Amino acid sequence: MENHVRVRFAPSPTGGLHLGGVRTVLFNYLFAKKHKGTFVLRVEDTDQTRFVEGAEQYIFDCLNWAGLNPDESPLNPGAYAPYRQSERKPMYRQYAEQLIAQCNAYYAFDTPEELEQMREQYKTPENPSPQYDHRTRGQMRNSLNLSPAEVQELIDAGTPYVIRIKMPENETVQFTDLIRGSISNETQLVDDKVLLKSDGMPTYHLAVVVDDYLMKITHAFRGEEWLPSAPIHILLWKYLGWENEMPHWAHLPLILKPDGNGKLSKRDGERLGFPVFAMEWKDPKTGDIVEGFKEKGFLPEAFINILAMLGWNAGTEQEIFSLEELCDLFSLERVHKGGAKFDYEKAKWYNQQHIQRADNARLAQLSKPYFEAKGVTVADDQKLEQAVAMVKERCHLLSDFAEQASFLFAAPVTHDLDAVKPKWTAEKSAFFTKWMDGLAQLDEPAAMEAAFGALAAEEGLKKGELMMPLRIMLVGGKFGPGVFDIIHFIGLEETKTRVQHVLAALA
RNA sequence: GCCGCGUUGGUCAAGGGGUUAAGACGCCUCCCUUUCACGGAGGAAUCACGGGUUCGAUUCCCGUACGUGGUACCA
Repeated sequence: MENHVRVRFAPSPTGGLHLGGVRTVLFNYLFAKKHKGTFVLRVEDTDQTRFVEGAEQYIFDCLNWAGLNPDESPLNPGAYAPYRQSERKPMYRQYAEQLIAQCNAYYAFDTPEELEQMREQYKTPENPSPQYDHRTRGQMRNSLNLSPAEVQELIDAGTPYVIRIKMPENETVQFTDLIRGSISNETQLVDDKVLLKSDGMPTYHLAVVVDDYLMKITHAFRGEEWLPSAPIHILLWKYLGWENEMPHWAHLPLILKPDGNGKLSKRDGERLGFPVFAMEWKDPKTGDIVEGFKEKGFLPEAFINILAMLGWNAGTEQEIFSLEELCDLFSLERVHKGGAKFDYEKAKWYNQQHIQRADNARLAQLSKPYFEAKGVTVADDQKLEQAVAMVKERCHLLSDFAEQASFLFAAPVTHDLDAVKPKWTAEKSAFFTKWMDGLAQLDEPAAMEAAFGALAAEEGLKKGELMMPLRIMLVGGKFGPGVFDIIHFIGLEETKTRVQHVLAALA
């Protein structure tokens, strides 16, 4: 039956690309790869009032970063070009007209004011939002109530109009959702949605059906928020005579706020301190910049892993997956029905796991900007790679490398002297001076540590009481790899400089 | 309000008529480590509620509650 799987992601280029959006891309991508199919990116830019400069390129950038590049897109057109709905504008009207000819749609000349008036007029406590439907369309200015001559006259006069679907009064629209099973809706409860806007552009409802048909889409994945309008689309497929070619539908669960309730939004990220967009988004109008997962220090493979586990699981105990593994294992049967609350702590854990698996040279390159942002210059890539290896297990984000390893390249600016002062003595001070004087060559960490311990014993001091002071002198705080590994890394000269500096401060 | 969809620990979740109801994140305790982290060993914590069906329901059915989405010339 399914000759060749074709799926599509159809974003509206209006701003930052949300977690949920990328998750939809991911599931499309995985499904396509699993079935050796084609993943199409179609830009749904039919709302000209919401055009945002740069938003389309931004989507490509995000997908590229995530490694989810489409097989066909506006940048890489296949056999079904164009891939931007704004460029497909001339294609939609004929279908809307066909629907009118079949009495499945009609012209409506109502102005926004008249629509508003209708809603006010029919508004009751029981029905707070009256619809343009079988109950009200008889009172409106449309081709159902006007004579053909009047309609023609209005059109000839250039009166703005839309084309609306005429929802039947007593039908049950039933379809099978790949994730949820049988779904049914009563048509009397669905309103006469606009199909073609007065500017000649289709609405989503018409465009999605026409384009999915023309682009031979076999499986249509979208967020759960589309479920209520599914009957419109099903009916359109039927009315247009394409029922046998209708794609299989799958409505994906929503990604919800970690606290409270509702869909995860950009605001929640700002409020709770975590990113929501894949990559940094700069609003060209307001100039506002919203940090993305990439800038926050996430590895793309971790981001993918996080998204995959939000609503899907392999049914095994495996938690960490590569994109390749996901392509192989993904199946719609294992996609959840219920929405999932986003857990940033777990997201960071995934990233930490992927950092441990990542190549050190790559981590060095990716974390370099964070050192630079802290004003720490790292000239030697080899050294940085070594540093990365030393601290990687304590890093959850790429930015953590700068926190955890800057002292390997620049002496600490502040020192946690409170950890040393209370127990500081002149004897300890003397010990460190003597120790430095004896430091002649850079030995292996273990050898240096043994020498350190031996000297301490000679001086009648406990090694354990001297380790923390030494660490504070070199690192500035109570963290980091083994002290002698650090000395081995920064060298004798730098070690002495740092020790002397703190010795002076303690004197 | 109406309609759709959903509901297993705090979170992600496995399981789907009989189980001690997996595992992971987070939290707590201990071990390792004279730091932090990693790692290891433990621990607290769950089937929304009410009716059925059944010898037996977390699992099937029906209600209720709650959540969520929709109810635009936005997608």
